[in-house]
Amino acid sequence: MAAQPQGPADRLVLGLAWHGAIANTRMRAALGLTGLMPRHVMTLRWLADGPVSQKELIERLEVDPSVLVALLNDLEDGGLLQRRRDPADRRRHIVEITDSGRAALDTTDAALDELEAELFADLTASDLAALRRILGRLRSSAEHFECQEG
Amino acid sequence: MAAQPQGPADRLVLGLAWHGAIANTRMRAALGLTGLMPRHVMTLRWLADGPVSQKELIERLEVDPSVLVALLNDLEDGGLLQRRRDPADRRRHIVEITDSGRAALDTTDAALDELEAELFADLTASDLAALRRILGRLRSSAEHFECQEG
DNA sequence: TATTGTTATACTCTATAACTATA
DNA sequence: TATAGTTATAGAGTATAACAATA
Repeated sequence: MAAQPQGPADRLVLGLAWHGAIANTRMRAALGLTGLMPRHVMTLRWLADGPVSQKELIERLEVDPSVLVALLNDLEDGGLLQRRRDPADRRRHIVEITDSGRAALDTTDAALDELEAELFADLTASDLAALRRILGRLRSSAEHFECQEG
Repeated sequence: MAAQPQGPADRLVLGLAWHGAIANTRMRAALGLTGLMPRHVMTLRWLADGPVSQKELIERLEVDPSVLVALLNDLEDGGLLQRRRDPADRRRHIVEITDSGRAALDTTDAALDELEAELFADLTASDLAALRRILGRLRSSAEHFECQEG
């Protein structure tokens, strides 16, 4: 084999970071018109199931508390979610998606569908299934921290 | 199926960005002792084959010229590469990896081997092969821009 | 005293634009 | 006039730490 190392591709962890960064950039562009960023979308997706506390969102999104506050402020200002005090523990804020928030999620889903169609244009259906399965089996940092704590 | 959407996993492009960001963070930690960042490593990897101009590195790494200058300054200060003028066109800088640079690449390779072993601990050999193949077939932004230009 | 959330601040990374030197 | 590279500056994104309110 002639020397043809280079690029990120032959080093899996570099390739993953590389294409992840591209995916992120492309999402920002695709979501541009909605005024939302990928993390706003992820936040709304976590809320789609039902109300959760900010503490819980911090763990799920793995962001700094101050970052979450900024994200929620954006979304609440846009009317996409509501914060209310938890009567059982008034320190807690319970965060709940609104109808506008669900509508926004529909819009972003459509935009992401288009983006995925383009980004994954050269992949077969079984490639997509494999990628989904493999990503699901990657160690996330949350899991890693659990190991350290346990 | 009960509602269990949430997280990044069920939206492929979000999952890719998510795990890519984790890979990047973990690489920074793994490379911490070497003082290099993932992009330094990628730069050295592109140089491993032979000397290239800065212009060429800008295209391969898809970074802003000013970003590349900073990267190369770091690496040159550490003695990991050398810049010299191209006699044929004195505007050009030819960038060449040094022996120290190759040694640093060996060190980082070992660190990344360890990281990959941990990050991909739950993947089989065929999973790894599939991931490598799939990443190679993803549309990169460079390819995308070529389409727009052509 | 510990926890939830917020604010203020500083730091890093990146992007923009102006500049030098060659062609 | 255009190109390769550099520098300086401003902006966004993130992390740190101090703060207020509950428990």
